[in-house]
Amino acid sequence: MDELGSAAPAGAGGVTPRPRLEDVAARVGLSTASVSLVLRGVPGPSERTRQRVLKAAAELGYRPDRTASALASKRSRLLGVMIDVHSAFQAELVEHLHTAAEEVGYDLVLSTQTRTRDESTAVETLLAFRCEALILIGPVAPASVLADLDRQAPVVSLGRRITGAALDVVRSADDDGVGQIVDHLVSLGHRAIVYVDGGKGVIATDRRRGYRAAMRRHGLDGQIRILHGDLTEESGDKVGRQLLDDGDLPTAVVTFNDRSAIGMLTALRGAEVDVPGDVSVVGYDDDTLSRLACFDLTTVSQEAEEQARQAVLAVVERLDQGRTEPREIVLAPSLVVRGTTAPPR
Amino acid sequence: MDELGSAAPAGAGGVTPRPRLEDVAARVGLSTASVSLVLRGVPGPSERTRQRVLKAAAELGYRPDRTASALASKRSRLLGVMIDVHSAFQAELVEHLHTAAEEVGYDLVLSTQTRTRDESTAVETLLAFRCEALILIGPVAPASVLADLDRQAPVVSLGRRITGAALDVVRSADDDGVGQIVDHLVSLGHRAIVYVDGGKGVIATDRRRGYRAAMRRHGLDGQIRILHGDLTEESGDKVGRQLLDDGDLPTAVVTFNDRSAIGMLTALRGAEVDVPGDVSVVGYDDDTLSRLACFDLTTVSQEAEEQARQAVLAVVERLDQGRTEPREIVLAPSLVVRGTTAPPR
DNA sequence: GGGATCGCTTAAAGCGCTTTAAGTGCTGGT
DNA sequence: ACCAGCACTTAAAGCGCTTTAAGCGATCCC
Repeated sequence: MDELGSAAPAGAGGVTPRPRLEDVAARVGLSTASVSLVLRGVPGPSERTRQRVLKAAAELGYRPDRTASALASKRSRLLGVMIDVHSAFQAELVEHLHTAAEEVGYDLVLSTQTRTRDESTAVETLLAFRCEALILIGPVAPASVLADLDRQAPVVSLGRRITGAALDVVRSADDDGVGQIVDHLVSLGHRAIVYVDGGKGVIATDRRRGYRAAMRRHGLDGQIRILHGDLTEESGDKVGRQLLDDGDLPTAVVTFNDRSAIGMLTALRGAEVDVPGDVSVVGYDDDTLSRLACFDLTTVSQEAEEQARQAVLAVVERLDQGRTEPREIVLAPSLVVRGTTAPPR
Repeated sequence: MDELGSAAPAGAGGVTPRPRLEDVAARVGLSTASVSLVLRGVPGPSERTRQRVLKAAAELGYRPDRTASALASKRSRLLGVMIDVHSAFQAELVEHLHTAAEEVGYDLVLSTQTRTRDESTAVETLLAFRCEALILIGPVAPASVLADLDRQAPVVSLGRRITGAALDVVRSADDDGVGQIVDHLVSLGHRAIVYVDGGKGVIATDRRRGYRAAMRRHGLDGQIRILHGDLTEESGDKVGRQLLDDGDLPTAVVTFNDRSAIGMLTALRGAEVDVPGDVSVVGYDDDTLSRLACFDLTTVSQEAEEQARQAVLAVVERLDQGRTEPREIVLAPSLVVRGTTAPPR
């Protein structure tokens, strides 16, 4: 941190007034206009001026006031990101969004949705900050609401497919991801491959469809078997016990996500079933969890970094390059083979 | 979302200009000053005026521009929060900070520190937003740097003890937490209680000290045994294997955190050791992980909600009530008994 | 009736910055 | 000499809001 040269009273009580543009202007005997130009890197000022201004600004420890410059320029260079703070995957996305945004000169404002703070509240907050665009991670609002929002600021839906509304979407091909899993299992020799479903969301629908399509592609129509489940460990565990009780174990189980897969793993191993010896288990998301040595789960990665990069790119195209027609960017997920898959006995 | 009555061209290209204070003032034939007063709930305007303004504002879908009001009032009502986006515990804290801040009329700006974005960059960003105070979660900067920072805006260190610098600290009594664990184990009949360390951070030091003190308190000085470890599952696993190899199993293992405990659990169970039958295992943090059915780990909760509440309270005391002398608030953690502890055989 | 008082409303001056049109002082061409 | 053109620099007008001092009737009291 800089040592400030000012004589203002420091400490908890006294407020050290921040240097303003005017202060650095006074120090070099120029107008605030010139200083502003220099500091923003706008061409015009002479080299000599430039140097002096930069020096003075550094000496004073000047840092521009974003609120003032946003007000004046009518550009906040702020991207609003709505995130569910509980999801490890979303946290990872945010990190990549940060770096991607920084590269193109934008900053992020995060708004979290929690139990007490729903999606629309989160979005309101973002708009009040004058965000120029919104990146919504897995929004649940209906397409029409999102389309309305898009009227106020460009919206990109990250991770969720949106049908029938003209807005940007960046997502991963969930059906393809599950397809890759099935391909992998089939190539290992599996035929009895069960799928544990993830509810009725858009994403769950895509993954389920991917499973069905892949099974058919391999001529395993007769083996298609979908069990009801949701996003939690409990559900995986429950479905696992059910399979055990029925005494009707498949040779491989594919679950909606890693959490469900871990529940399944617990249930099977708890019943002395060898994974992957007796049964192979595959998850989805490449969660931090799945990487743990005690699980070492075969899964599918959603390429968080690339998704983030594309989302920021989409925003920049609309904000800075004037694109108006919506785009949908679908990335290919990639299989991560770990220790829970093996040829059937 | 509201339907706006404006005829501005909507859609991706056209910008719908937001209604301003002036617009709602014009609609009711009043000055912007009156409207501002009403909207901020300042006493003065008559009831009739109040009603009319509120109605007009609602009809126009007016929402104040935070940047403008921050600039004018010189109060942003923004609290800067620095967070490591990867930590589940920190994410939980943020959620509680959000609700606590909202109750006292503040909003949060989050700045994440990541591999590519260090603590000081994160803090710079927060200051540029004109945050009135900073809540730093587990800051690593030296006390002197934090003290300097405190000169620009009140700083609260959340979770980390700070010695020798005059700033607010809100944290949990880590030594006491580990003490409670040892008490619990001793009351179950354990004597051979091993502690797996968590490195050389401030927090690790406190927990280690808590272990030592508690063992001594129970007259188990001779049983004190501290194994080297860190914050990861891998380390727990490694130390676990080591214990197994040495053939020198204690009846109970206490680890620095839940992650390490889970590694330990994996190692022990992988070697057919019954937990809690043969060995009891206890973690620390009450992570989401520890609650999973497959672990069901006995651990210690850090009372995230209360910590958040106290941090916001501390900030408000300084910002709105003029407190200047620093305070340290130490909360008592609480033991969460689950399924990995039992009397020794 | 006149001044003090009260209740409500508002004009106007910023907040710290950006931006545009209008300077300023040069050089160089004629 | 004179003007055009150039390279910089700056005065001044906001951005959308807050805030203070002043304004303005109406009421009250002596």
